[in-house]
Amino acid sequence: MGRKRTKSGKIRLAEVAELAGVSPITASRFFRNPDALSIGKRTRVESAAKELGYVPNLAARALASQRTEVIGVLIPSLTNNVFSDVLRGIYDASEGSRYSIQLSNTRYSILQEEKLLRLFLAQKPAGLIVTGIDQTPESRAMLEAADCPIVQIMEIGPDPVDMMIGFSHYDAARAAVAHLFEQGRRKIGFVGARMDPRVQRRLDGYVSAMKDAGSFEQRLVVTTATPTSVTLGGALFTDLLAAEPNLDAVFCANDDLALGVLFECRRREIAVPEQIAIVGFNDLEFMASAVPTLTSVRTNRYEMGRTAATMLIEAIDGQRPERPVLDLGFRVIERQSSLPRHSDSRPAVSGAGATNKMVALPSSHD
Amino acid sequence: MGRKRTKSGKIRLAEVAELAGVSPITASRFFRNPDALSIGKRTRVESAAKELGYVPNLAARALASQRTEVIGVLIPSLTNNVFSDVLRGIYDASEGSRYSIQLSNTRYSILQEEKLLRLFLAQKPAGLIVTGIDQTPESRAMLEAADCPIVQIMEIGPDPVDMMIGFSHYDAARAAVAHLFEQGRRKIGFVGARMDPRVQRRLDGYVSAMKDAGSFEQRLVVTTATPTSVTLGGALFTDLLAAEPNLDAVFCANDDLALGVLFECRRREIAVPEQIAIVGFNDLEFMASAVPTLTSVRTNRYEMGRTAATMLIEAIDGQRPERPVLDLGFRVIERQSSLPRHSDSRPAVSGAGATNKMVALPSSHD
DNA sequence: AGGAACGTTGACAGCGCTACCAGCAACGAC
DNA sequence: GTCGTTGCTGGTAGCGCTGTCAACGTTCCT
Repeated sequence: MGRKRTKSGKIRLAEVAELAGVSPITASRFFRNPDALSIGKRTRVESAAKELGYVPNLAARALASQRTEVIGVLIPSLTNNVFSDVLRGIYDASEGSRYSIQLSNTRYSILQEEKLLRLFLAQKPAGLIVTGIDQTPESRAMLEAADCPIVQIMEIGPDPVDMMIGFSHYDAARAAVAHLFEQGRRKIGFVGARMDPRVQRRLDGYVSAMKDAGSFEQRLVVTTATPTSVTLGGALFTDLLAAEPNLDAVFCANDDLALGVLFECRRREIAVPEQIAIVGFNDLEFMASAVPTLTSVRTNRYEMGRTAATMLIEAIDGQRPERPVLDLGFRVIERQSSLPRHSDSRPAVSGAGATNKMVALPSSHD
Repeated sequence: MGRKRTKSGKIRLAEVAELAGVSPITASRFFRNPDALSIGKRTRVESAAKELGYVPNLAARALASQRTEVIGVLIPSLTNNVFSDVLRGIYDASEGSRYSIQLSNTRYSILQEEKLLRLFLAQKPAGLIVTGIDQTPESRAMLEAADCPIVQIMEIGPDPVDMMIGFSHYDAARAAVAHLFEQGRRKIGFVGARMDPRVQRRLDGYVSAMKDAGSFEQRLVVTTATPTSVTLGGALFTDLLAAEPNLDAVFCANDDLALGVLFECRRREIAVPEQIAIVGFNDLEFMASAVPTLTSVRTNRYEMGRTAATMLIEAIDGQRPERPVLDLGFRVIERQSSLPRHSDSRPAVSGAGATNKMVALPSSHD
């Protein structure tokens, strides 16, 4: 008898089939489309597989079927908190599905992205998640020629390759600035680091809102190509203050910078929000805990990752979403750091659960 | 003539071989061991591959060679900043090598880890990186039976499966507490969230140091199973203060908690470090920027990931490291938050670059 | 009753690559 | 001159699985 084993001692489909008393192809079908089997064979194969501890050989499956069960994910950075939230959503959604995630880091380079894309596509992924809408023309062409579903994440724009999920960074920045105007601020500075396309669009939104109000001045903008950090927030704010001593608010391109600005204010004994208001971007967890609590623009990062992966998997399985472009919007979470300067002298230092007034907005209008 | 193409239009090795005027097997060798070819054929194959834009089919390669070029990585969390640094190191080291990273999240469950391990091993990874030393007996057995190099990361302990790189959380915690004692603190509390094995060992280190000094009291320890956050730091500190109003220092199991404690102190108008000293763990970037700057235990997370992946790849390629167990140590970075209480009334509020006195220690002594 | 339609099963032939071994030329040692 | 040795190359035979198609038994329709 002695059923043959592969050299490495692994259980193959043939062994399972033999134990179940069916042909290998029937056993194969059990794993791909159990409903096609009669109940009897289905249970026989199932128990045989369990008994032998069978695990399919993915390489053989990929080779024979000419497709993989891999979802490629291209993100610009592993450091940035923002992407770790998105990734968590993607991994959570992929769990339980039969797809596995293959992650690659473009390091904010669209040329690197192009190279990775070429590599990915050669392996015929089941689907692809790419960051943003600023691909090289070559990348764009490859994406359009790819015969798998694709989701662009992090922002929305015209002309999606396939599916798209994100929000308008431009509108979000405009809303943040509008909020500061509502609170009576006029000299509103912008600090930004690592000017990737999304940060650039936030800056564009800021500039447009400031110009609308006739308040734009070039010296109110301080940016750098350096990667973001809390410390950098303090440094950029220092520069900003030097350029414009009468500053009454700062809109930070992200929350790390905002925290850095807050600490720098404390160092300089600048009262927040009495003298200067601070608004961040992303609404990381610590913003609600800081003293004073920090206003920020909440973005649905986890949700974005999770939904992107879910949509992608459904599309792979043939269920294309009714709406291929999804605007997840944003919310300006108003906290103490942007209270009006004429409010009662010092902001109430209540517990961490300080009431958050929220302003919810969808970011697109199509 | 017309060389056949695979259905999907992809270039196969056979096409490259034909164009180069060699047999497929020679072309194959070019990609695996170029030195075995004569110069002439080598350059011919090389240019043919480039001309056709050949990309190898990894599934076919894996099936034929019975091994993959995948490094499996098992980590407990994607949320935790600590792991994103480690991951970054791993990805950086893998870049440029021919290995790709397959990441899975155990969610702090060793049962989940066991399940994922089974899945990974069935695909014959080239190598494996696993977190910590607390595997289930089944996991342990699988790891020992695996015929690929394995690196355990994040901590060191006796009896490595194969290679190991990390540091002693126990010793690091003891050093942090010792530092506080040196600064004249006695009522030192401990706050910890998500008591994973490594946080538990930090607690053990704290307890032992406190007992050595005859200062241990159960009510000085406040922990919870909830995932960590800045807000939670404030809440746990509140509980700790209720249990021990005469507290003069807090050792936080991580920096998020420490930041939360700092904010809570500010809310309660408790002077740091005059009334209460704060020490965190990990030395995240913001610690040096906070006001006052926050003392923390620096751990070499990026380095750990990078070295783990480098060691693993070398081991896969047959170059086992001379020292399979590497202690990366830690450093207590002394900052304002743990200055002696009797120092000049308020800590100097200098710039972000405040001088950091460092105390470096290896964590093991074998 | 005969035939179409359906559901279920199996045989065959690869998917693209590499392990293994054999073959061949060039070279030096005896 | 013969023999081994080395360096390079090619042929053969799969790796474990699935796509395709044919075959079978059963049910339903006319």
